[in-house]
Amino acid sequence: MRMSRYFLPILKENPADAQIVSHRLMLRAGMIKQVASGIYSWLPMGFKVLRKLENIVHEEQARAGHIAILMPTLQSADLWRESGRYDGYGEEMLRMKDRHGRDMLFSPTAEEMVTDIFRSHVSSYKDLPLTLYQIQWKFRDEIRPRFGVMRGREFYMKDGYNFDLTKEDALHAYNRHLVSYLRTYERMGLQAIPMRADSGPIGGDYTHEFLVLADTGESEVFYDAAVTDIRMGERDIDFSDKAQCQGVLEEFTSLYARTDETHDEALFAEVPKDRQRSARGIEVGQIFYFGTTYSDPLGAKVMDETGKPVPVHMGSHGIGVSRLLGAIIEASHDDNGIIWPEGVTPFGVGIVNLKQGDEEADTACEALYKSATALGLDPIYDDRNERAGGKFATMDLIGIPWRITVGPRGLKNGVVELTSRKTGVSEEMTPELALEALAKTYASL
RNA sequence: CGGGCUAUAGCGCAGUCUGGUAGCGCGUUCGUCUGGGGGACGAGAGGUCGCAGGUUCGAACCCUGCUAGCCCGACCA
Repeated sequence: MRMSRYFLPILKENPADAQIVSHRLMLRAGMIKQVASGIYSWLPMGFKVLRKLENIVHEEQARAGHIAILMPTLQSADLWRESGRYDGYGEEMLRMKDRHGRDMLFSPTAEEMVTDIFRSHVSSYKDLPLTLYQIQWKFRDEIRPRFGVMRGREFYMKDGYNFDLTKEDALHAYNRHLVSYLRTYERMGLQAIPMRADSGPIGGDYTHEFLVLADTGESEVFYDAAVTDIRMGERDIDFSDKAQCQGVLEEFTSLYARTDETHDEALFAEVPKDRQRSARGIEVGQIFYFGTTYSDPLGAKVMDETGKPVPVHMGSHGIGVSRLLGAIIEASHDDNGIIWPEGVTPFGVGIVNLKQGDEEADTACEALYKSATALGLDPIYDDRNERAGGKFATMDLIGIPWRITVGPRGLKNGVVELTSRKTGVSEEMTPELALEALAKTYASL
């Protein structure tokens, strides 16, 4: 992408309404525009990152054997009356009537709808296990939205639902989700710690929240410092292997890690003193097992081996995809702007032409841009007639992890400069070597 | 919903107390110079002062009502 042809409305000054760094940087980097309280338009670069996150979620869900569907945002109230939640959900649910006066709502979650799909089409234990998920816009009419996309009213969320014959199978689905979520967050360059959580209005016996540690987090968390050393890394996972998935769960959840909702001072005291930590965290996902809470009232049953209808065991599992943008920026930025992890960056490399109009520099940049594009590096080329300082500031603000700087001075010696956004370290090398190094870096993700 | 605050050019703000031709910085357009960390100079464009009503010869400014947004709290992916 040539910056001169892109739509990137960056701001030099801080918007007055943005209180926290991720919100401020998303506005300054021209990623979002507020439409109403807690509701945002996604401008090209914000939308691009959102799509990247979404793709990672889809890939990891597919790997775990989960199947994507798409359900409507506007739903009839009927199903919600059947489950008993229409009256129970309260003011957070945005309600409306259609032209015939029928009660409608903007879906805040989709247990009812997915259970209805299930009961309409599945009737045998032979069709289990089944996990259906979607990535779709949700709406919760929060009393007080804040922090930009971190706490919007409209938000983009992956919500998945497992259907299993037995509690044991459903708990395997729970573990499978935990493993796939850990992989998902790591690919996004995030450390999200599974913490025992409160099951809240959805109910259920088993639930973990995934928290990214950040000073601006909404939840207070308590944990054993040793949990932050655990990584999924490169290990091979067989998602159908119950023992392996259970093993990962135990590995990641046996150390103390809880949010304030479930914090237990007595248990926390057993953690070695020098490893006791309290901090703040941003919740970026949650998994639940809730058994037959919805299958019972909605009549979602299958025939078991004996021909007897039994309600299915279910769980639901969410990742706040739009919120993740905020979480990633909270976890990865400096005074100059965003620092995108390579797995989610909107562009792989920024090319800065220091002297637009200089024949040699222009030619070198064009060639670099062409090669980088051919290598799949998805470059953004700052070809505007700006001064060097402005171009550097822009690249830093929008957080591209690598920058290739091209100027007449270096070109005299046949070199360009490759700079890491994260470390600020620069190295001079030929354009070919710079591209080779970047291709290698991105191939290893 | 309770408490606090704001609304003036695309963004950030002054002007309101004390009514009298709507300003500044950034951005933006054109030109010249400049060219390795948001450069300089010159010339422009751009505003129903959130909305409605009232007071007044005259309202961004005073009065009343409304709307929207922000912060703290209860609530939440």
